[in-house]
Amino acid sequence: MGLTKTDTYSSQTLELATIFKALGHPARIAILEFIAKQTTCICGDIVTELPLSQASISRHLSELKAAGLIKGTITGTSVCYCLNPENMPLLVRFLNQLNSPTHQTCCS
Amino acid sequence: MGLTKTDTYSSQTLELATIFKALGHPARIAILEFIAKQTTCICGDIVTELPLSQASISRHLSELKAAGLIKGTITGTSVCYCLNPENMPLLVRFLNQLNSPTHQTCCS
DNA sequence: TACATTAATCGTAATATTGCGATATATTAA
DNA sequence: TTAATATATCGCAATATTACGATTAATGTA
Repeated sequence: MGLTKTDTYSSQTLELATIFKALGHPARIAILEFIAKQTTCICGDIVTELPLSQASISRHLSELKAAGLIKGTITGTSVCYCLNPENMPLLVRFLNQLNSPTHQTCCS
Repeated sequence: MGLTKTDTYSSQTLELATIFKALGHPARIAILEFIAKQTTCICGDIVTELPLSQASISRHLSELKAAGLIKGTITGTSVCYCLNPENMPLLVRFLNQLNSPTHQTCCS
């Protein structure tokens, strides 16, 4: 089918999956790394940085924004994108839970 | 196209994207949460826990394994899956980088 | 050996994602 | 107003993902 049964998981599970999914593409990782290097950021700068068209990058940016990973405001002719650290603690908490020493790793 | 230009990104970027992609599905998040609750785990247990067929869960498990998020060994008739914490620090480090206070969030 | 049990794999159908050219939209400058 | 610049969106084609029933493979048990 290719359609995820989205109504049978907890909202927390769905939120985590949505954010991780947004992180699950090298272009979007590269975009985030690029923004993190800057103080501010404009879409056009990234176009020259990545091997993608302006249309594709705009698409990736909007996905990152929908996932709450970046924020953006329109300033004149260009758009300024910044990191949105709001959801990071949620992700880190989940990962730390997977890394907890209370879980025995019985397999080798 | 739908095909990612995989040869133009750094190996670090590709690795991060691969692991995050594996985390980008609610069924796989739920599987990881379930395994984290247990000391050990067998595929059959998860089948009764999730709204998916045995075939689908087996597929998700193999994806998690391919991404290095779980380990598994065959023990008799069943397979024992455990968390593999090996790659967690890489992910946490990346997320912390996005959460760094040195980056000014100029947008509201 | 034959049977039951359990997980992996195959084949297929449906949906999602990705990428790009073309176009639309919006703002600034002349 | 017109032209230039910059980003978003549309429409399409190609590939990827997801899910499941059916089958296969492997082990343990009667």
